[in-house]
Amino acid sequence: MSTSSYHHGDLKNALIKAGVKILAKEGVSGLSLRKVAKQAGVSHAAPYSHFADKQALIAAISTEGFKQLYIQIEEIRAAYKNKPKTLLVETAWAYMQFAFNEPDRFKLMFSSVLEKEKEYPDYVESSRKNFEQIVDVVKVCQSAGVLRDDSPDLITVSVWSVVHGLVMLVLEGQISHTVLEQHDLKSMLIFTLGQMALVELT
Amino acid sequence: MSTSSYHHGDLKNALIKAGVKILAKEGVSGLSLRKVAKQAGVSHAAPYSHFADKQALIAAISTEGFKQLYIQIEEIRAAYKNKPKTLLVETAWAYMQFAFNEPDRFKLMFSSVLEKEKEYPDYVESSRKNFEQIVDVVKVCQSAGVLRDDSPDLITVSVWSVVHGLVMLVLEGQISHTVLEQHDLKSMLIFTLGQMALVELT
DNA sequence: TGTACATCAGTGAACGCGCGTTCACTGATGTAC
DNA sequence: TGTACATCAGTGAACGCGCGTTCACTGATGTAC
Repeated sequence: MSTSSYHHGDLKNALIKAGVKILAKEGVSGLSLRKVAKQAGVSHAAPYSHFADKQALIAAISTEGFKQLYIQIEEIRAAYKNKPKTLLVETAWAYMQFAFNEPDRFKLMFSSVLEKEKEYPDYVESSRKNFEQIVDVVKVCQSAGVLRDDSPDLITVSVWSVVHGLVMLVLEGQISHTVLEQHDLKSMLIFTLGQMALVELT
Repeated sequence: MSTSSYHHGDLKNALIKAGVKILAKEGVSGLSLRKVAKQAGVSHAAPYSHFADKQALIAAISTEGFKQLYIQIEEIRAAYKNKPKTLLVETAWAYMQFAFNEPDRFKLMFSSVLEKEKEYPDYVESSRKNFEQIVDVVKVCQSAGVLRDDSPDLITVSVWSVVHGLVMLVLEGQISHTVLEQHDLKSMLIFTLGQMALVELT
C-alpha cells in the first residue's frame, strides 16, 4: 500500500481526512470535491469511485465527526461516572472543545447542509446515538439531583440548547468583544450551565 | 417613480427586499447578486450602482433584519412592561418567530457569512443595539426576581444561548422527530426558559 | 416656459474562474489455472 | 512457480453552468440659464 502506487489503498478514508482539512482551512463554503481530491493527491474524478456525489462525502465527513465526538464523550463518562456535577460540566466542555477544534466540521454536522439525511443510515444512526448519549448523562444528573426530574428528553433538549447556543454564538462571533475579554470560555460555559442546574456546579 | 421608467427610483431597497425573497426561496447558498438583480427586475450589473459588492448587500440585508427584529421586540417590551415573566417568554418567542418566519435570513444575520463586519458600521450598531435590548429585558426580569441577580451581561448570554440554541437545533433539523411530535415549539421554549428562571413561567 | 447640458442609474457584453459530474481510458492488482 | 486474464480504482479531457466583477455605453432626469 505504498503511496506512490497507482492504486491508493485507502482513498475513501484519505478523502474524508482531506475533507476535514479543507473544512478547517477554507470553511464549509470552500469545501468542494475538486479541492478534496487535490488535497488527497488524486485526480478530481477519483472521489467518484468511493462516493456517489458530493452529498455522500459530506455525509461521511459528518458521520465520522459524530463518531469521534461520541468516543470523546464516552471517555468523559467513564472518567466521571460517579461525579454527576463534573460529568455534566465536562461533557458539555468536551462538546465545546470539539466545536472549537474544528469549527467548520462542527457547523457542518449540526446544520442542514446534508439534504437527504435519510439516504445515509450511518449518518442518521450516529447522530441518534450521540443524542442518546447526552440523554444518558442527563439521567445520571437527574438521579443525583443535579438536574430537574422532568422528562429526560426535554431536559436534554434544554441542556443541549444552552450549550449548543453558546457554542454557536461564540463561533459565529456574536458575543461582544467586551464580554469575551472578561470571561474565558469554560467559565462562561459553567456559568451558563449553572443557570440550569439545581446545585452549584463549581 | 413609475416602475416602467429607466430609473428605478428605489432600487436599493428593492434589492434588499429581493435578497430577502431569494433567501427565503433558495437559502443562503442560493443567494447571488445575479439572482437578486433578476428578482428585482433589473440587469445583473445594476446592483453595483448601490452596493460595492456582494458583501455590502449581505450587510444591508442583515442590518435590515436586525432593525425589524428590534422593532418587533420593542412592541413586546411596550406590551408587557409590567409583567416580567410574560415579557421574558414573549421576547424569546418573538425571537423564535422571527427565526421561523425567515430561517435563512436569521441564519445569515447570526452567522459569520459577513466577513468584515467592521466595514459596515450600520450593521455593527444595529447588532449591538439588539444585544442591549435583550440586556434591558433581562434587567427587568432580574429586578422582579424572575432571573438570578448576577452580571446582566452574563445572564443575557445564558438566556440568549438557550433560546438561540433551541432555535438553531430546530431550524437545522437536529431535534428528533419523536420529540417534536410530542411538544409544540412554544411549549418547548417555555419549558427550556423555565429551566433558567427562578419562578414558574406559566 | 423652453433649451442645453451635466449627472449618473441602469444596460448588456465580456472576462476568467471553480464547480459537479460524465466518460472513455489505462494500468495495477489479485486470482484461476 | 509462472502466465493469462478479469476487475475496477484512478486518470484526464470535456461538458455546461452560474458566479462576481468590469467596462464602455445609453438614456432618463433635474438644473442652470
